[in-house]
Amino acid sequence: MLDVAILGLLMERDHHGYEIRSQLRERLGVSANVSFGSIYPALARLERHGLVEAVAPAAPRAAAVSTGSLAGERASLRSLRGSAGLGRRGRKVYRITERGRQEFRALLADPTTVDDGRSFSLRVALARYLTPALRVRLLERRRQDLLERLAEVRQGADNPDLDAYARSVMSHAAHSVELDLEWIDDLLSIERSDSETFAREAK
Amino acid sequence: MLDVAILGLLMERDHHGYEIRSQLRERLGVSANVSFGSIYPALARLERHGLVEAVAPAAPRAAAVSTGSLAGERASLRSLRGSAGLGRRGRKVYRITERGRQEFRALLADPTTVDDGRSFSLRVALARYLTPALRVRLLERRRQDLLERLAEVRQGADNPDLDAYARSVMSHAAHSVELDLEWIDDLLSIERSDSETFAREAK
DNA sequence: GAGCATCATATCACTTCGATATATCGACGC
DNA sequence: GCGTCGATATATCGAAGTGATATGATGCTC
Repeated sequence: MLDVAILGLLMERDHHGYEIRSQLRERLGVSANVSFGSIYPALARLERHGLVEAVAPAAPRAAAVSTGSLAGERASLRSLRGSAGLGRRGRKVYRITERGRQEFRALLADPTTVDDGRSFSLRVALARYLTPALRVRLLERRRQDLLERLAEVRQGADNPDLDAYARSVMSHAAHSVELDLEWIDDLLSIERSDSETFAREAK
Repeated sequence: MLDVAILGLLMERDHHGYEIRSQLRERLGVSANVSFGSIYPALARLERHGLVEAVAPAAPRAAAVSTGSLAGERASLRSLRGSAGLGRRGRKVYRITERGRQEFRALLADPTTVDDGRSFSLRVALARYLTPALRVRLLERRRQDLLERLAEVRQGADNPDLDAYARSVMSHAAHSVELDLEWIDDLLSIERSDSETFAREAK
């Protein structure tokens, strides 16, 4: 799942590891701070698989140069520091490759992985990269899962074996799932009205 | 966190690994199915540290016997099968030790660990093992964390850089956090009215 | 009594986490 | 100019969790 998140961020623009961490929260709504101990190995893995590649440290233009020599790197760093104000020493900026784009769309659309709350939210945050049909499938699948979960927690909320605290947890879980369901239904109705609009305009 | 959950279940009664998995969902409201690949190693760890101990396979009474010999185990199993209808072969039933109880309360009350949603819910589900003062501290701490998170996601929901899907995720996250906050405020007001009742009665 | 779902433990490779180490840069005081 | 503090940035380690898979017993049904 982290792979999808990172690739998703790189679809928009290049990033370095440290930045990815903050972007996960700010742009993709990931609630927990993902540790560097997962981000850096993930980037290394993605690079190994040819899905991302390191680029000359930052700077939108003026880049190019440097085929890897230490002197070259240093030079470009110095020039960066002089110019745009960016270019902290250690930065390793990554760019997504064409294969990375393909793999990203495949992972995002993959119907075999079962979503928990985090991965579902992530997918919705990246839903613009899905076709309308895939979006609807994603939403309806999650809807089904949540309906099952709702039955479970409602049962727990009424279970007299549990003490008041445990029942409160269950009952709050139920309300929380209900809220999720309302959200999904909203999203679904938007998808549907969009496709209607499209159908009407197509006439 | 898993340790606390397992110990919490064992506070009530003895369990075996397979059962713990279902109880986590049913009694403690853990939403994801915790894998056996974490439960069994966790039990082994807890046993190694002397916090739990294996008991003669199940059966409320008739137990005792068996100091570990293979023949003894088999015999007690056969008798179990004949009697209560319980006693599947492989079952390893664990009981919490006195040290385990102490450690459980210490872990549950530990103020240094920062709660995410899962561990917070877990703690609330086990809150009857906390003192009223510790319960209030737990709730207020979480409340603070959520207020900060709320500010963050509200900002994300208004961020025009994000597309409609990402903003929708942020906005739903905000509603979700608001619901959590209402829940916590409910729990806090219950704690307070309980302590008032207590104070009034004490007069 | 044969077949099948469920119960139950165990282990594997791979990921992720949390802590820690290391180094640079910018700002601030003095 | 000089130290130092906080934010930026990468890297690595051990411990823990995941998902898949293997293995086998037990009970249910036909």
